[in-house]
Amino acid sequence: MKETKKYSAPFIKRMPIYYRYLSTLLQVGVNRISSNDLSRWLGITASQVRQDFSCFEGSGLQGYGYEVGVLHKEIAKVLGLDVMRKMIVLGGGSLGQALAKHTNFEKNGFKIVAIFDINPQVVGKKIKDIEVLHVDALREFVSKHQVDLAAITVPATHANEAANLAVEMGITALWNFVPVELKVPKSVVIENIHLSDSLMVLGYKHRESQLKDE
Amino acid sequence: MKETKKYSAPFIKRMPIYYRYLSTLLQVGVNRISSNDLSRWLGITASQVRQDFSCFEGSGLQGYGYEVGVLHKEIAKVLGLDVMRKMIVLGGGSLGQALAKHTNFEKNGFKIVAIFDINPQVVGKKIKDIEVLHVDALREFVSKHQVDLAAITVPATHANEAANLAVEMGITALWNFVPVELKVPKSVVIENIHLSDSLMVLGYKHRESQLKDE
DNA sequence: TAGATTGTTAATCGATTAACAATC
DNA sequence: TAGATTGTTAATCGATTAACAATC
Repeated sequence: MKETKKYSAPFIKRMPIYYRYLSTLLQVGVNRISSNDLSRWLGITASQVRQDFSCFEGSGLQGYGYEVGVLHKEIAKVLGLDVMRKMIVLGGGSLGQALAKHTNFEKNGFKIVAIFDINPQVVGKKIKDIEVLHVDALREFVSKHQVDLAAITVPATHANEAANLAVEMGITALWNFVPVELKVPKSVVIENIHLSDSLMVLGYKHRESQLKDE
Repeated sequence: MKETKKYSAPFIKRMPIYYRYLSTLLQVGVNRISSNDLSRWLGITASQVRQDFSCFEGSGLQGYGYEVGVLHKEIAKVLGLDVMRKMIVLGGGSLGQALAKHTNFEKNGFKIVAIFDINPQVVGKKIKDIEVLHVDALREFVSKHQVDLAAITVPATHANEAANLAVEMGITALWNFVPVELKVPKSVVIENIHLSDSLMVLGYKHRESQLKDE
């Protein structure tokens, strides 16, 4: 068992936020940034920023700031964005299709290689040169291509079924869009995108902010 | 200024998780549940569950468990799910359309009332009886209907522009799907759905879990 | 009563923030 | 040098967990 530097979950969640912003800085040709400026743009305290970056040796220079390029590379390394990963989408409904049309993922090394569904209305379609295949073809497809991740966008009633299927195929990372807590072996990692949960939280914040104004 | 019981952010984030599960319990006719069982299903410790529910008086009975119906109602009250809210979607691309097709939101009191875009290809379309209107019609629409929230699904280059527009119209809650930190007055509340961020986190977890197995 | 499970307090844990010395 | 900003330690804050008494 290889020893890994273990990063905390909050730390990891902040990394993409930095990464996105640093990317735009690079595009614009800015290659120096202070913790204070980052704080201003990202809503993360300068202290937190410095704490976070303290593990990236050589990225900062006292009295000067951080090297945008170095930070960008270091974060990519932490998140493993240098590797190309293959992802399938289980569920070819509107959400699954929207994911397939999204162009941003590939930039970060996540390539959607196929969509699976059972509905004859969508099976056979092509979404941006990504084929929608029948679930029956899943086993063969996964064993042929080396698939790392599966996004789950099926109806709630079939969510865990879909997850089980993916896990059987040896996929150990699930991107779950279904408002359900998936039951899977604990060796499988999950990231949930619970849209309605997020909306409820927004609704709460909204009401709370209105109460304050009274 | 009205005094509001202030709930912590982590507390509020857990509420939808409970709520979803309690809903399904009610559907199946289960009306009693223990903190232990909830813990098992939701991956929240029993201790945490009890801590969370301790503010819902009358929901629990020692030696017996919690009344599912009471909990369900109390959480709905905390989150304000009894109110009907109107939401518009700025950006009629695949993601915006997918949101419009999603039927789950309305159950929780969030009704999508219109989609706005500038692309003549989509303006005039109807997504599940929700019209796609031209942004030029936004001002009139918002002043006529009482809109509470705006989902932002426009291209990244126009994200803050769209947000500003919404804010000008008096909308104070934004559901942001664009991978950008929106700059808005601090009276405006935001919930971000950063898909690519989430995917990067999943990618990290995935790799980390694989390293462990070596 | 015995068994179960809540309600609640206290202990722990960890993340964030503050502060300032180091140093470019 | 003077000014700026990092690097890092220590203090704070708050959330989670443990434990157990209360009570159904």
